[in-house]
Amino acid sequence: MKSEPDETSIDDALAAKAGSVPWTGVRNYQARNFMRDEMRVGDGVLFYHSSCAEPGIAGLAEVHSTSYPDPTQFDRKSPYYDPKSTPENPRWLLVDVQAKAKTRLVGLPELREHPELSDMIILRRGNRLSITPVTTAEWKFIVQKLIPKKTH
DNA sequence: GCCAACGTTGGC
DNA sequence: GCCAACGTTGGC
Repeated sequence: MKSEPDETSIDDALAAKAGSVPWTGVRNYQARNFMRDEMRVGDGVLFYHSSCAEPGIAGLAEVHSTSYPDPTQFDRKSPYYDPKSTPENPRWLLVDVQAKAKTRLVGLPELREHPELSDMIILRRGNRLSITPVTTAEWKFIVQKLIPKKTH
């Protein structure tokens, strides 16, 4: 799951008082559908920093709720406001995400070095999806091989 | 700041 | 339903 660290970094997510952060602002149907249809409470999440000096995996997290309407879509003052959405028929959903650990930064160039990860959606040319599924093999490779144990 | 890639919008 | 125009994302 991509997050802009200027908005919500892994440190911000770890410090969240509620113990989790609502993943607000997803305005893409495919990404929404992943949250709605594919995610289960307890699923592992790679916390990815995007649109920043060093894009890459910055931490580990877990899905902490099922999907529910993103309140920012109803907030006229929010940059995520969607006038076409109504509480009766909400367009946009989110899940709560519980940060588990900050890891060393595994940058994009490094991710691209590993043939084991070459099919990752996030590494595909022109990929803009902010939420993408990770296979079990990719997850294991990243968590077991790339991230030192003591960091998580 | 540039720009490739891609999603959305809206006229027809 | 097509597709040009436009807007956004995100790495560089």
